[in-house]
Amino acid sequence: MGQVFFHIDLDAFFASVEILDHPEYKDKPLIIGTPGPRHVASTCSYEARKYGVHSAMPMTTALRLCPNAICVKGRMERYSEKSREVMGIISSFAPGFLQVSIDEAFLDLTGMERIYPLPGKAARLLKNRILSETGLTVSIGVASSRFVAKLASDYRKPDGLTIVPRGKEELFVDTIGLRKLWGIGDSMLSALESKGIRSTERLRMYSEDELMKLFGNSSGSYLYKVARGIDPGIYQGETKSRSISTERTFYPDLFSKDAIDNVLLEMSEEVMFRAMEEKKIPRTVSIKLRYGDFTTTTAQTTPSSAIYSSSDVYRIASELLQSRYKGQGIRLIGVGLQGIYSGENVEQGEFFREREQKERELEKTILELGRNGHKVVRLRHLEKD
DNA sequence: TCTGGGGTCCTAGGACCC
DNA sequence: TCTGGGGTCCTAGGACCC
Repeated sequence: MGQVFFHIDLDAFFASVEILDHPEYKDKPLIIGTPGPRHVASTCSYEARKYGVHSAMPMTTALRLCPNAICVKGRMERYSEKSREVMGIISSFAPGFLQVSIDEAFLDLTGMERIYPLPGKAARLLKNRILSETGLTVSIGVASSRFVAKLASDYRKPDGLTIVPRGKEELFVDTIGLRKLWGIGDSMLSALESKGIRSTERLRMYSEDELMKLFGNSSGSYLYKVARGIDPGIYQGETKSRSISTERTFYPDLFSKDAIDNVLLEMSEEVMFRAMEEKKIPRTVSIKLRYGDFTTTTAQTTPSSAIYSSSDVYRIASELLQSRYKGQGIRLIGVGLQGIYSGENVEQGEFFREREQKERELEKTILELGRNGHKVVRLRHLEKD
């Protein structure tokens, strides 16, 4: 029979939850976001979209387009709660549940013909169940791969259902066009355009080798596949690396050394607290600086000794900042942790001291070993050559 | 239009190793 | 003696997604 995937996408999720909780917002242009410079719209209702407002649009622009919009600050906890309700329903509907963000998930209905002989009917059933139990509408895409199902759920929104029949994947990709393919943003679009490629049909005239030469191995092979409606395998593998980060934009720019220092400390504590909650230890600390002119720079370091506390993070972040900052106005500061690994049984302060002590001893041992090890390595080298 | 915040993945160059 | 190739780790920057 072949594979069958659903992609389920909540419609204007944050805005829909607000309308659910505040019926007076219904049929009004609603924007989730704070008015003012250096803020952007996080989501908006379909009413607001009629004015040209969309996610990530600067709030000043959004309010110029739609001055009567109601603006509300996002309530992430509430959205997470609602998301859990919906995901619970989806995950119990069929196997192969894969949540990819707060408002999106996949289901794998492969081999479920006995229970759901018609995927379209099953999708309608799921939509109805979600609506009656949570009051929210979703759009569903049904296709032979996750990639095409994802494109399909976006084809008709809100409250949509799009089924791409097996064998029509390429045709479907042509009808939605290059612009809306997942993984092709503005930058890739203009790179393609500079080679005279403005459509998926045109893109298909290139061999995989040619595309790899033009755009690099990874992008080339990606383009080759998506142009044919072949799943490039975005959602297959488990993610290997993880990171925890936070950033803050200031208005006006920050100049005061003290203010910058305070923010850095606060953010160091925040990210390390989050890591500790998950019983995780980072190997790398990074900072990000965006200056008044929007130029952005990052710096990171992976110290040889382990990072166990927020004061470790703060100290390293400060050093990184010193190495970069020359007194310019600062628009944004970010602090991140990378190379996170599981620190089994990580509890609190006492533990850290113990670990640090052990770490020092280990380091000493390695240094001592290193003296002998040096000879060993050289000998081996000589043997080989 | 004056550009958030939280992520993942890729590239390219250098260090270092075998 | 001045020359290879593969692998991995690290850093900085950038594309992309929701």
